[in-house]
Amino acid sequence: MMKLNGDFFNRDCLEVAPELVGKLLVRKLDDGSIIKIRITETEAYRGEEDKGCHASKGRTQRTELLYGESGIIYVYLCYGMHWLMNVITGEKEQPQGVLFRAGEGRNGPAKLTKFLGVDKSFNGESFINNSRIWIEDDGFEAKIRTDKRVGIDYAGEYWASVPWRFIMDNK
DNA sequence: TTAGTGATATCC
DNA sequence: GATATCACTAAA
Repeated sequence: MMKLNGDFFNRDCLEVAPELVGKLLVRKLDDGSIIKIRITETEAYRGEEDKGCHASKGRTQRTELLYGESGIIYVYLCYGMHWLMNVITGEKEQPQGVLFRAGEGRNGPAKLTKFLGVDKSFNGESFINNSRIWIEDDGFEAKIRTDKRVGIDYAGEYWASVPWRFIMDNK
């Protein structure tokens, strides 16, 4: 059992995203109880040229975190009621990250954050050396299949069809 | 298939 | 200041 460190996140999101699948997302609640959930689906968002990435429209207050250090949690409110959780990857000044799209038994990115009690107070926190939330590797080896990303039709046909979605496919 | 929801970005 | 947009979900 090993917590993921900064070296894990400080790589290209296309390397980090598939490796996050099968890892354990651990959340320690305020009352001390611990929730562990296996990550079953991620998506990579990579750079300003990726029209699906929030940073594609340039650097703003909201996307500032994407340009920052890897291992940082980026929480985004979608449609006024759903929190989506991402982790920043790669070098500084490179806007890229990985969206946690689903966990075991928790299909749907907003269900995942709701279950874990994640909200905007986690925005800007780190997965590294954090006592509320972190990621563990328990040695589980996930079979991965890739697919095109969903929910970003607005990004155009090309960016909506790149196979940057990583899904656990264990039998 | 559709409504609901609110932060963000963009346009006055 | 206003409005258009949006990495979704639940209910039907």
